[in-house]
Amino acid sequence: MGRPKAFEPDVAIEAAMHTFWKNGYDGTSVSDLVSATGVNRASLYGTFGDKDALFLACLDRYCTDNVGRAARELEAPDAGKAAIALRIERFAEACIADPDAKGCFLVNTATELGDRIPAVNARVKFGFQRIEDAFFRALSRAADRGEVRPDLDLRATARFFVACLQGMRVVARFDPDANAIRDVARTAISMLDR
Amino acid sequence: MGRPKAFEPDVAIEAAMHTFWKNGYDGTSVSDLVSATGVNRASLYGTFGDKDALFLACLDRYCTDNVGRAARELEAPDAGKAAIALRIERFAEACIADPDAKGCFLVNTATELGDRIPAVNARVKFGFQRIEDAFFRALSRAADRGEVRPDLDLRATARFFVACLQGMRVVARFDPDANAIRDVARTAISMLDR
DNA sequence: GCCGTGATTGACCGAACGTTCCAGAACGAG
DNA sequence: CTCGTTCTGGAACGTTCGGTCAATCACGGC
Repeated sequence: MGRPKAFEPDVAIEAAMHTFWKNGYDGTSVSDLVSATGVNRASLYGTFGDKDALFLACLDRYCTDNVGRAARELEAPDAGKAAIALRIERFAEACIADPDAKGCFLVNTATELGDRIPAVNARVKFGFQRIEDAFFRALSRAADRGEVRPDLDLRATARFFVACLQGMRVVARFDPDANAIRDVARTAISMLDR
Repeated sequence: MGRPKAFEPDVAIEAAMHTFWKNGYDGTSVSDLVSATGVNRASLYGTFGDKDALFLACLDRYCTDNVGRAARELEAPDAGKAAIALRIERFAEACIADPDAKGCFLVNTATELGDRIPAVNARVKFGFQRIEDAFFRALSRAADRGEVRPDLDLRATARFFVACLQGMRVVARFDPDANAIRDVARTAISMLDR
């Protein structure tokens, strides 16, 4: 009972996420969030708690959506070398296609906040670990099938790929040159050849 | 004539730079800068202009010092494959050794501000371009000497190395695990083998 | 139709922000 | 010593920040 909400919390989180994603934590004021979501200040506080809590909810949404989709791709039962290459290429194209050049929400958050807010740091770590593990599994499958050099250090390579994606997102954030990003992607993928 | 400054502007910039570097642009208040530099508010404004101008001065300092040192290493007349590997290893160790886990000032700035402040974006671009070109020159020398595969795309590889360094700095910013960073460095260097 | 419950609204709070101002202090020139 | 100039210290400026409040409104249960 009681008056029903005039907005969909899921939709509001989505809008808030894109605002935080583009402008960062400190760069986004509560007033910005009110404009972006169309939800009144007090309603925002009543539904999500304070600014920190809303930010965490946005991080969670990003992890389940964007990070989750990437991880699931790499965790498909038949995902091997080709899936890894495809994932990196898709990532590059996503970087290029974003008109706002937002980069990666997790990367932006990690570099802006460091470990200033422990709960934030934990989620960032978790998100990247998820991707690293997904790469590791796909690499293991590729190794089992003999698609890569037998002496390849799988864990190191998984970490390497995660770092490459992060680097690509950084580049995408300040330099809109599509060739630069594709160069990085292509070179990273070539790591698996021969 | 007139009363002499009670502080050394260079020293103040150095202190301000480390504060911006660790806490970001929005995360650093003018009061923080007053504490960090030991210079009074009005003197800070009188000497450097406003907060933006001081931030730009800090970026310039970072480019001439940190970025410049790295670029000069790669631009030494005899710098080839070994110099590239050494540079990446040194970079990794620098990431690991920083107790504040500040990451890279340029990376932090790029991801925090995007192109919110055009003059900032220009400096970030310039700094990364400087490193990319230095890598390119060293790669060219390595190619001339036959130290790398003849079919290597030198420009793409230079961009790739820059992205790897950026990725390492991101990792270093949220995860203090030295092995993860060394894994990335080692794998990136292996790109030049065979 | 009335009541309890919970959402909405816009005004409002103290604190912190970047910036400015002014009185006083420390120098060189005359 | 006195004057002009520049730097220093701290109070103060208006604005914006994150967060709260009481009044109002919309619904289900009785």
